[in-house]
Amino acid sequence: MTNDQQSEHSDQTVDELDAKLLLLLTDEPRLGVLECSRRLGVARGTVQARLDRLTERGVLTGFPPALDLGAMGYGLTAFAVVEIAQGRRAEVCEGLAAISEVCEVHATTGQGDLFVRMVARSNADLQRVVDHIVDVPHVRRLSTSIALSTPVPPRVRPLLERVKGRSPR
Amino acid sequence: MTNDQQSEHSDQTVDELDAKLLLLLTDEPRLGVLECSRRLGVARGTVQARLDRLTERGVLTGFPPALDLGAMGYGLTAFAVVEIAQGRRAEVCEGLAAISEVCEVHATTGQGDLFVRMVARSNADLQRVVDHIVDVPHVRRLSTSIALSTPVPPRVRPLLERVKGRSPR
DNA sequence: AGATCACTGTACAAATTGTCCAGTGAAATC
DNA sequence: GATTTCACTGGACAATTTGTACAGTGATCT
Repeated sequence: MTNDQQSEHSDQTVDELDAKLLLLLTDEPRLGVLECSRRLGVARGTVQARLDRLTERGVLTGFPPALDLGAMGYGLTAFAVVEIAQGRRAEVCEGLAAISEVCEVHATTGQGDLFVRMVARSNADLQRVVDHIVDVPHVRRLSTSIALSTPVPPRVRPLLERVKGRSPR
Repeated sequence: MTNDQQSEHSDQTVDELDAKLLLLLTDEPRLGVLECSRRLGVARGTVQARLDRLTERGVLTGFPPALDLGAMGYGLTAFAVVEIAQGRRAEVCEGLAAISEVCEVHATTGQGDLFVRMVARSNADLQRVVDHIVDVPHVRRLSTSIALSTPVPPRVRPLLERVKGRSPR
């Protein structure tokens, strides 16, 4: 037995072995290529090739350090829906990007609005951050809500697991 | 010169060297300890100790692989504000967590609501996912908006950079 | 039938890791 | 002021891993 990549020749960019590899690295990201090959029961070169290809395809973009902002003192996470003046998205985004506490901005459907994720050290600090955002030119209205808890932290696992064993749904 | 950690003895959990190290790893996550020490101009043991301590403190939680869901076929990202029946948060969250496409859930202030981030392969697929969410027991109302673009992708850099060089604001 | 592709298994030099240790300032403690 | 503690330096060593290359083998595509 040599080649056993019986992927469903679908246009999927990630086959079963890829998924297994990514799951493995999700659980233990510091594993080396050699160790991965052992755990997966494939040759080292295969793991290496897979990783290279995943990277080429743009699926795997890297292994950035995961930081717990809470442990860094930023215990508060908040979301904001920002209404802006028409046609000013680029400028507003630039303004938002200049605020350190702004960790993520999306342009969304709805009212040509922006959706912002931000962090702060305390309620008072959040106030300050919010004021900052409001101060960005062309920001019309800001609706903020604080994250009280995070029942489902950012995850990709289920998507990968579905590929691994062709699970349901 | 031996010890030069002139951090501002603030209650900060991350000093300048930590920040530099984390920034370095943010840019080139696959760097080894040795290479980091060279780039930072410190001894290898120092880098090792810093990483260990950052991990102990819970600041550095790991190096998970970063996947581009778009490249995996999930080209759509959407956000949803979910209104639920009072006192049913746990159950609803469980239901949401069971849906693979649900990548993140936060409980937020506002109306005891949930905030959901999800992905889908297409508009039709999104429809399916939304239907799924609506089908979760005790979900009362769902307000969905699609992410059209992401002007500021998830980032932590600015927060680290502020520590590195005591920048403004 | 022939070409291509992915994977296996092996090999070897170079680099990195995991550890340990002695020495040195700086800062905190007595 | 003396002492202890702490973080960092710099060096050393064995064990492991990486980068790379290459021949062999099925399966799939043309």
